[in-house]
Amino acid sequence: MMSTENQSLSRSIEDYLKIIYRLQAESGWAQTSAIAEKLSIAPPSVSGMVKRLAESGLLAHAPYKGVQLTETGQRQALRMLRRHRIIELYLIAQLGYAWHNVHEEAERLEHAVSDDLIERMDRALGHPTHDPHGAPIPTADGEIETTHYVPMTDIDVGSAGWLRMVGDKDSERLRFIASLGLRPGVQFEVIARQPFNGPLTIRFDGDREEVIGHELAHSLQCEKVRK
Amino acid sequence: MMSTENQSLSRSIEDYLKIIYRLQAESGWAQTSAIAEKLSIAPPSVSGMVKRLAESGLLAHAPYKGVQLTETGQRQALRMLRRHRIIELYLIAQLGYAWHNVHEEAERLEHAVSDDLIERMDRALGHPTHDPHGAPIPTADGEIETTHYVPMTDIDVGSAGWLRMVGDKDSERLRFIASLGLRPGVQFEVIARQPFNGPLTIRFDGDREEVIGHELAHSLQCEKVRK
DNA sequence: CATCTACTTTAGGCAAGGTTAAATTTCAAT
DNA sequence: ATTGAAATTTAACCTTGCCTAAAGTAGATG
Repeated sequence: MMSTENQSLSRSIEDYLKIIYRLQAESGWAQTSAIAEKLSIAPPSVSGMVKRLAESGLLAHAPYKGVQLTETGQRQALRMLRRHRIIELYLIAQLGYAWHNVHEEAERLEHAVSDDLIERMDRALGHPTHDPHGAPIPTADGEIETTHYVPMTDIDVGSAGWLRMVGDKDSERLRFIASLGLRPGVQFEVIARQPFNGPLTIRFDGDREEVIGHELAHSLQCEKVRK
Repeated sequence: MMSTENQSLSRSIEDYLKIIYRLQAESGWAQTSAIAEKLSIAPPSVSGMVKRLAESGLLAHAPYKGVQLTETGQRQALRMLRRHRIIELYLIAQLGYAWHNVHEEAERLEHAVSDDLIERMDRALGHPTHDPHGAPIPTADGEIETTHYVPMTDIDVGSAGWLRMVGDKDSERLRFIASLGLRPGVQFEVIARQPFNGPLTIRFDGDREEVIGHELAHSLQCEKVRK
């Protein structure tokens, strides 16, 4: 619990905090094996790092159960999320990157840029609230929008919704989503759905109709349109 | 000499190569102690790294004498120089940075950006040939302009010159140079010089006159105007 | 309640890139 | 030719962050 506090964190630690934040958001706890898998490293490596991070006050460790970020840890995780999302947006808006290949670049840059540079990008972009994949951008002092969306598969046939958010990790998936003409903000109506986790048919952009497989549709986070 | 070749280099190695390039440009050799001083580390650390770098074919080591970059090593060093200079220019031109505080930011970013991002910045800047401090930018395939300039103190009273290049490391010095209205490209005439390494007086921008201390003037790299 | 399995942790190592202290080499100066 | 100072290298060690193999724990199941 001693914490050297304002010490700048290693690249590795920054990655742990980001992943733990995401896992914790999903299930309340981040388990050793889940962290290991996301970071593509062996579980004992995680045990070792978790020990150090707990000692420096960035997270709380419940042995054999998992970890949770402390206040400090969460602040750092949100700082990384902000960096990542602003960088992705900047690459697309200012440097002509395509939607599907900003993630990797941002993954490296987020560890190298200064806070000052992030704020300059933020200014150049007009203080955006969401990144190109629809994810909310935390503010500089760690506030983040907590709206939670539903998968497209949860929207009834005949009902309408907005596509709000798509994952940013899978480049091929993004390329395909873009090729369908889908992007965050699009309003659509579910026209049909086949049984047994079959594909959905949606209509959007006025007259356009597309068929979307169940797995893909399940990964598209939407907001229902209230009638 | 085995060289894993196209393996991407560590941040640390990239820094060594950059420094060695610069030292070698000055005196033909880079000595252990000079490298150590520039990197702010202890000389034995340099001995250790030099050994590894020589083994991987990035430099040739003449024991007790110094090192020189191999072809491969030089190519990598120039790649870093290109990155550094394009980033500095980009930060100033596109993100409103001031002349004197881009160096530090570029120093971190140069290790994190992809080649693709560098080429996009280059395009956005219109394929510049010199960075904001007047230093030439190596091309993507490792060509670099080799003009060599003279210190301002070498220009005779009554003669004219262009200011071509100022160092990028010393932030305070840059701030002062900028406050005098000097910048690369400015043409000036030496009006007077005091003896015993005294200050110079120059006229530039039509009617402006400034007095410049010897040490500062010596650090300003210029090109003589032929009459 | 015993046991089996899946997960986690501990133990012991390794490579990179630093450190200090001690040994070695070079080179200039007597 | 010798010597002494300065630079370089070697030796021994540290931290970070990863690894594998072995040991420990928790929780479902018979």
